[in-house]
Amino acid sequence: MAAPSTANDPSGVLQQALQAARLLIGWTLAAPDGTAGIIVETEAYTRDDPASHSFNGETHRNRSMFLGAGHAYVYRSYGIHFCMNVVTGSPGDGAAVLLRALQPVAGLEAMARRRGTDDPRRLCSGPGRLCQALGIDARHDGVPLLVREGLRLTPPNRQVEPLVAVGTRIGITKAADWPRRFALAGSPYLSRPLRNGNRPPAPGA
DNA sequence: TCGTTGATATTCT
DNA sequence: GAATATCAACGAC
Repeated sequence: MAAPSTANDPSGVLQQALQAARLLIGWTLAAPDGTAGIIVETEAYTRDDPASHSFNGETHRNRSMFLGAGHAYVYRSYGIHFCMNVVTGSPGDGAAVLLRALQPVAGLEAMARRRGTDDPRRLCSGPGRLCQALGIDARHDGVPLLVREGLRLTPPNRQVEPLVAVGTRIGITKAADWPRRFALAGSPYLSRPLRNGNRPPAPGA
């Protein structure tokens, strides 16, 4: 099944989510304990997407995904890990951007303690890993992110636009080939190399 | 460097 | 019961 065209998106919910997923590359996510990282990898999920938690409508688990832009949607994955989304769109849209990887920039000692490794490339390179590194869990489900307290999302000071590449998604079985994954081209902090997208320049080239 | 597997909570069938 | 937006440990090569 091919990804739906923008003609099927009259309200623009999908385009908002895709644009948010792209724009969030370069933003900083900071936790109150001083840990912080730059977002280098995201995935967009909307209600038209069989792989999205919002595909079958609002439930107790995914209610935060319907709160509207700027809220966090945090859920437990495989019974063990937590994964964090940034909700996009208007209340009721059920659209969000999954944060898949960060480049750690502050509080690396605390991250290493929580993660049990010193390797900076293993601290936040994965949706479960970044939540563990920043201490994100169910308490953060539904909180607003664009405020001064708690989890904070802050925009970059952009000198130049980052080179953002698009690829197919990871860790899902339904609609896995839809090009809704965004990543900072060439970043060593991705959860996995980009596939099927505009390939970033070869390292050293 | 690969592929496989166990751990474990919540949701949906 | 089965599936899941995951990760780490382990064994075969």
